[in-house]
Amino acid sequence: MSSVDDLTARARVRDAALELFAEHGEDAVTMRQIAEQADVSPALVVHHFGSKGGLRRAVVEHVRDWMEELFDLSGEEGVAREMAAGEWTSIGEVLQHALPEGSPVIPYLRRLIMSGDPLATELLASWHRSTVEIMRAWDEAGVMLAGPDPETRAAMAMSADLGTLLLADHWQQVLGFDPLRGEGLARWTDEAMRFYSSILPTPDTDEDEHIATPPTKETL
Amino acid sequence: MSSVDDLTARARVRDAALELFAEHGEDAVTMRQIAEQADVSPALVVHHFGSKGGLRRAVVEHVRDWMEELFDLSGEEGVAREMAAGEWTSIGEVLQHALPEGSPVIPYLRRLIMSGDPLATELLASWHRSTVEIMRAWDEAGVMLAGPDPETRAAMAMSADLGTLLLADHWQQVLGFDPLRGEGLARWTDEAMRFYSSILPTPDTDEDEHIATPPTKETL
DNA sequence: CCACGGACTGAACGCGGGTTTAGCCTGCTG
DNA sequence: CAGCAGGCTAAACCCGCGTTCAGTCCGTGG
Repeated sequence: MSSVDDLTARARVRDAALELFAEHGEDAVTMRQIAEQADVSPALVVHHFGSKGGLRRAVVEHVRDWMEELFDLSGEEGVAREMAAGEWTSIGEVLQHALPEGSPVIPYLRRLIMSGDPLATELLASWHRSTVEIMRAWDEAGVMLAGPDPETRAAMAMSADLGTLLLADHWQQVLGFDPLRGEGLARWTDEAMRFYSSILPTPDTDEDEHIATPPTKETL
Repeated sequence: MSSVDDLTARARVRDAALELFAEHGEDAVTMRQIAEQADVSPALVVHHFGSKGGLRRAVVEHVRDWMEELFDLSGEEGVAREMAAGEWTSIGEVLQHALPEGSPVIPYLRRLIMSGDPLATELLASWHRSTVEIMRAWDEAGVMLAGPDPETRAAMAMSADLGTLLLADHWQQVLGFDPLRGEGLARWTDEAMRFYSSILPTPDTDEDEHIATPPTKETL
């Protein structure tokens, strides 16, 4: 999350762990590597976090807190409000804009989601609730159809959206462009407009005409 | 892949590794556990495969061979042909039908896809080629629109499809049903029909009416 | 019959891992 | 000032891992 020092050693260790976990996976990273990257002794790591498991827990909780703040529905501001207002349309896009270039958070989330950690399920459940809520709001606003089974529709939209996030590195290599950034993102979004136009209230089968104004695509 | 013994010890070890890798991840599984599950000594494992890395390689190659056979486009039969003919519509569905109940292959593929192994990219690339090909065939048959950017459309369909596969366990817990099996699969497919109806030649915005006859949904 | 090679094993080796221990230094408190 | 607390370290510990070693057993070929 932060760059160099001028941080408490504890935070430095946590950030180093986040970064290394994101890149190599939790199992592959040693306490000694984390300590070295944080420029402290291995013993200090366990002094602060008790054990490697404790450090892992501290990292997930840190990320979870960050995301809760980001997606807080209750607040006046926050991404969820902005999404409900139609400024963002996908989780990937939101994260991309909320994070600095090269942040380890997205790779970390990829691993977390696939790790089987119950916290990941919790996170998904929370996102799903928000998505359903936003979808209903959009439906009432006449901007998108929630359909007869909004829970499943929300999950399906999230699957497509997170699927892109999870497979982005592969597509980068297979297609030759990154669906999450710049040109590639634009191309991907264009296709999504066409692909998912059936859930818009006024479906448009003309493949070449784009709807310019309203928020569309998946959902959360 | 196979059940108990009456198999060569080498194959038994390979299958044990596949199973344990699928469930716990390659890093978390020890040579001793694999040996125990295969009912051989740890030394025999390295005797046959050289090292743990060699065993890992043997397992991916085994799975890759199996998939190549399954998705072979050149043959007269094979899943790809059946899909082109419209019998199957998603990778998940195909795997589900090709594998016995409780097979470790799907969890293994999940891990493989997220592992960063170049072989996974290769696999994705190959699936993507098949998907584009099938989409073009469907387009000509008037059964589905390939759109102006078939490569991206194919990748997007696969993202949605594989996203479901990757997140199935989470949805099982969040939604209370498994989108890959039985009732849940039916409900998921129903929603997909509506959701993706825009890529059908005769789009249908009536949310309650279902298209009964033709093959639809994502693609591969 | 012997020789040989390959499947297979029990025991040990060496190392890298997480963790423990004993203690240092600094700053605060009574 | 003494004493204590907590951030912090170097060194060691020890367990479990992948791997090696030395050998046994058995089927086949000469």
